Amino acid sequence: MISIPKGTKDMLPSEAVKWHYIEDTAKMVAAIFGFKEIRTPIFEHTELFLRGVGETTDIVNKEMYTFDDKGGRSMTLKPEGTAGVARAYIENMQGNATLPLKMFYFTPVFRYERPQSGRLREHHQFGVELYGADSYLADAEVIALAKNFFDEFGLKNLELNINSIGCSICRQKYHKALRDYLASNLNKMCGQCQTRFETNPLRILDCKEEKCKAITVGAPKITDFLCDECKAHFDGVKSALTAQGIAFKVNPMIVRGLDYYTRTVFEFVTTSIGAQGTVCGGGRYNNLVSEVGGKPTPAVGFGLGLERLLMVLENEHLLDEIIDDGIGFYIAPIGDKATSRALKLVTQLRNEGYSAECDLVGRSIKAQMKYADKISAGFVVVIGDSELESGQVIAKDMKCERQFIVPLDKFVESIEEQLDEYEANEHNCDCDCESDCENTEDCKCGCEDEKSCECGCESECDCNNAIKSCECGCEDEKQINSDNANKCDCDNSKDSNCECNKEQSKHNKNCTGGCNHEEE
RNA sequence: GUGGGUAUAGCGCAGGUGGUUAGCGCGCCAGGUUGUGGCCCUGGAGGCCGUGGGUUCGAGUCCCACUACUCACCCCA
Repeated sequence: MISIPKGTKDMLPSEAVKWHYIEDTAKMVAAIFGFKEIRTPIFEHTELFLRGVGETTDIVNKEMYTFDDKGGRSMTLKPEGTAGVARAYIENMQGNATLPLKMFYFTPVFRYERPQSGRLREHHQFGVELYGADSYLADAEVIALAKNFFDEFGLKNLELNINSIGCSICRQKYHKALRDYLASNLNKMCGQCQTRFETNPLRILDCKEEKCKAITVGAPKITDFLCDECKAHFDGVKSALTAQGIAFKVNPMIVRGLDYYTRTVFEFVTTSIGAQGTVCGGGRYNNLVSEVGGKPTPAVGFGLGLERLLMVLENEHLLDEIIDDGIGFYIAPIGDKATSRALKLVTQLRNEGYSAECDLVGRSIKAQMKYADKISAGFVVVIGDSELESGQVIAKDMKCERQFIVPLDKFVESIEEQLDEYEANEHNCDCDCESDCENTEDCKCGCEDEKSCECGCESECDCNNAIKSCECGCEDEKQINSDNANKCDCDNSKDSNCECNKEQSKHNKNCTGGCNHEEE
């Protein structure tokens, strides 16, 4: 058997709803902030990442999926999303786009690393880029977008860390101070940090080795070396976040591993998925566009790991309610003649925009019912000889006991009509109707219950009796009493047109269809 | 690249000190009269016990190697 490549994951149909939910939420939030989608190729010229991400970074050094194409050009699968957008901006939009330009993307990202929990060789990111705004307001805008997105899910245990790593001028000053501080202890640090001392001393702060951590504890902080402009910018970011009610922590230790960052860097970190807790990372990169060949253009953005987000959401049980809708109609034919009639009905339903399916494997009626249940069919329609003869079928609601008698030749119109009517008359039931009025008047139905109605229906109380209209066809709602919820006192009760077949049904679940039967 | 853990049915797991036809739960399929789901009952399919060596009369079980997966470091989303 050929197995899936290391560090990759299949997205299975059973999980598709969750992905769609996350993506739809992201698109919605992006739209609210005025960001438009951009899609760029999954691979780029290797050169783009060498110059954009930086040749000294781990990502470029040892994690890229680089290959020569058949023309001998060196290509690389995107190791991050920002450089490709910068390239696309320069090639297509620079000079003619209205600034500030707001873009978002979804992209797979490839890095050759040892996989572990929350880290894959292929993962997916939702990313945001804001071009042409140098103000701290743009930094705050992008952070607010991420925050807003997380809030949509009700995420807990999430912390925003921010820092400023300054511009090239203040960073030079800082590097010097940092080197001076570390120099005396240089030989006590790990080999990697000794190399970093020369190439990028900032990264030493990020080292996880205990001996290095001990040395860096009292190290000078970059934030104390910011030039006046960078300092003002950072202060601006902080006050803008505060103004928007976004809590943050200044963490002088965060240093992103991509060379393009300038000034603001930030991370959203969660404690609920283990070691790899950074769900979103980003910052400002004013030098990136010019670095890859464009005119100097300020920019801010972030990348947000969707697999990690999914893990967080699942761990925090925030996706439990997200379930697949299932198929609308399942048509169960018995026999060949019925099958071709069923096919016709399925086609009609589909043409009207309803999801519908029909047996494809010649199963017995019982097996078809089981199948319909498994695929969460809304309604099942059995078609056999007697239905063909009478021209009428029964549409059975799989979630409760109600069913509708529907003429086959006008199925769609009739079922729509009956459902509308049902909704209009019976939406006071215990089912999941979405009404929620704030009617605080006392119940007028004559029951003793003084609670006010919680739904938006006409009835005023939420007691068991008055809300529900009599199903016998009489007009009198008040005659129903809670002791005898299935019948009203009127004379019509014997001819009740209740559709739930209470005599023969078992009612082993709560009826959600609006009939008054109590659970048995 | 460096460490630790694990590999038995589609999934989750049992299988003391080696011993005959390798089990359980869930899932899947089919039945429980003639045309109706969920619960329950019965039956069925499905395993070269990760791969390759070794020890032994005999290995799922013991030893070695390899591979895969997994967690952690590094780094990052």
